[in-house]
Amino acid sequence: MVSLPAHSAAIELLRSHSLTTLVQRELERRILAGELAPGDKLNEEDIAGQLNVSRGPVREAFRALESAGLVRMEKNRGVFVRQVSITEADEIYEVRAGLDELIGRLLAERIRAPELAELRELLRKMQQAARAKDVEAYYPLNVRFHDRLAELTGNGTLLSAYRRLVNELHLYRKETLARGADSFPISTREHAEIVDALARKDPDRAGKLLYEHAMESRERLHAALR
Amino acid sequence: MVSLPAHSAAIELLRSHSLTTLVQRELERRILAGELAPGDKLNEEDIAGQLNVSRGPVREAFRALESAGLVRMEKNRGVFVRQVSITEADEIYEVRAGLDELIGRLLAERIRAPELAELRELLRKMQQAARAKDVEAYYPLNVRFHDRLAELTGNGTLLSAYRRLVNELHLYRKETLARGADSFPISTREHAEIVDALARKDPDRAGKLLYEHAMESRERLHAALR
DNA sequence: GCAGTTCGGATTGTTGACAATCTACAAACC
DNA sequence: GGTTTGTAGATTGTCAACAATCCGAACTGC
Repeated sequence: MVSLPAHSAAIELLRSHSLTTLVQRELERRILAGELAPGDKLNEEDIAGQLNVSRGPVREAFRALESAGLVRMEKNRGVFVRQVSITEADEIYEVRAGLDELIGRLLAERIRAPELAELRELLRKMQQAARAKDVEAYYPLNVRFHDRLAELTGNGTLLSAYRRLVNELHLYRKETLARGADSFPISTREHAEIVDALARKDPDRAGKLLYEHAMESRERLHAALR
Repeated sequence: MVSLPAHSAAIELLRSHSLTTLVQRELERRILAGELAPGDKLNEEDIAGQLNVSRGPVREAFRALESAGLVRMEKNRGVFVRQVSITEADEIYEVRAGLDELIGRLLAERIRAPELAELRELLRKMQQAARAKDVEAYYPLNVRFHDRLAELTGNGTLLSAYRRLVNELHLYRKETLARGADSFPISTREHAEIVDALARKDPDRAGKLLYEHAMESRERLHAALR
């Protein structure tokens, strides 16, 4: 017999989430965690078997993931983890830079002391990881720093647009890493300047810094590929 | 017997598009054309019957449309055309303004004479409709003008991000129109200034004008609601 | 009257089966 | 030898039936 708390938790889970949603989340997690690499084929029956559901919910999850830009569907051929070409990555970086600039401008007007303190704490951890040359620790902190900036604008539309682009760039990085081009650039100085501009409530400066920060990320990744 | 050209066209259609895709397009069309109003419930069986397909493809199309932000799904309750609140519309306008600014900056650097001529031609038609106070003719021209700007950047990622926001704002407008708040603002002067800035290859000016243009659209719509 | 309950129809969630299509490999042909 | 044709297996596309859930109307008791 299953214990009651676990039981009611499971019931609550199924009350609000359909199987499709759960499949979608799991696939999203696998893709972003790198368990599924760009270009990998997703077999409907395999996945259905692994997750103990039928093919219906899996197919629905595929459609949602396609609209989210994480997979590509070819009729009668199958579903593949999306591959982001260098050309597409260029496009995405360009848009991301624009959104980051907007994030900086909005945030400089809206940010309050507690949030600033939180960013400074993140910054401190990043500098610590940078000094230790610990790229494995630095990368997620960097992602979190920028995601938090987007979140703190309080604009949910902006946040989801931003996250979608970041996810796509994540796919690109996964692919280039797999092809040997490593080197994740560490730029704590730029981050510190960004936080300073936010603290001074200087929208134009914060926006400009974030725009350039994104464009420099692009250049660094390009350079690493040559 | 069916004639050959029609036949091969039909084959080509079925080769690349699944029923799900066709259902998705049709629903998208109905929503954006206003045949389905925000808040309307979409009944799986009804739609399946109308389009002569089973519920499977309809459900898949729903998932895709949900990720695209056009419908909202509630488990065991149904699917509804998305309603965009004034708060959300505010958020969307803010992001759209940022993207429009980016579009202006990129386009000022990249645009060539033929495209400029095309924009001026569009501008001419808009002025014509404005003089005739023909809002029904003006609105689609205005949409087309801005869409074309996004398209001419050559950045597909930017274009689809932009279009998604415009679609969502379209839902908002549909809803406010239905509630009586009409008045679509006509601003040919601003459009002319934008094209001029593009012609002078002045990225900052074009970006600034487009940003302000979007933010003013927001203000006008707000004013119309009071 | 009216709040709460119960029941039946309608709708959604999920499944398994069938049809259509693709891929790979082998045989036949030039 | 290389190209084409043809088959077999695997995979995807579609469908119809079953199970679970929700909604509203009738009913009950106060």
